[in-house]
Amino acid sequence: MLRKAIEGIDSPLVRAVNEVGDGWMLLILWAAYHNTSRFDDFQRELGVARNILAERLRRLVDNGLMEKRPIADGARRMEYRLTAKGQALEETLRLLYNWGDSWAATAQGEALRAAE
Amino acid sequence: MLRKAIEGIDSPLVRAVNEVGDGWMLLILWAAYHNTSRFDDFQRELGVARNILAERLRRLVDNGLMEKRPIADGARRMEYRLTAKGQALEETLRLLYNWGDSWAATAQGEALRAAE
DNA sequence: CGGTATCCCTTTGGATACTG
DNA sequence: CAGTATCCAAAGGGATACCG
Repeated sequence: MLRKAIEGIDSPLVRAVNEVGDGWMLLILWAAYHNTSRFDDFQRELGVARNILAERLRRLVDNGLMEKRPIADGARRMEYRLTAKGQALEETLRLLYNWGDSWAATAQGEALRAAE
Repeated sequence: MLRKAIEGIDSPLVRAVNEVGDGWMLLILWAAYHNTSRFDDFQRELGVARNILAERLRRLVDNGLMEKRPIADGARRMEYRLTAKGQALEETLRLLYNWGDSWAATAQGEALRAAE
């Protein structure tokens, strides 16, 4: 996305976008806020390819936004839960969601804007 | 970024990230909030390749976050100004910035988190 | 259920040189 | 000053098949 040049820029904004600035990650977090926690549930809800989902979940876990653990002690089934860090982003994503809702374009939205 | 599968998902979150979910665009907006408005000023401040900058500015203009116009009537020099839509995102970006500052990782930040 | 491995192909990034 | 054009390498996307 921003390969090399941007690596020299240490802005909190860049760090943030490097951790969550991807449509799939946002959708995963959004689903998690609504209590989705299992791999296959994410997969079905989002319709994302399994390798992509796996990679995004791994990044979210690696970056500390989610954690992965057995659904119960000793269980083999896994679940993904938000950490405090992941939860801390909820308000921001809600604002972004609202901005997208108010301003970012569907075809209709564009028509409305153009009509202003 | 999210090619085809995600195109079928019409979430405001996805629309938002498609319009601004890129490190360069965020940095451009951030600079604009701080009164940068000229092509070469953005270029020097960010150290971004000219073609990349041009493409990002075009997308921001196309999506209605910024507008491009002569610095004065009839002038040939151009400037980029935030529109209401672009300004509407400032609070969100400030939150994202703060989140990045508090949670997203420099090497030091990771060490801090790990020490919790 | 929860992934990993593989394949292929498109897209993108960035450098650089050029233009009015 | 404000871009455009060109080039190349690299990364990323998605489908699918496979595994314990």
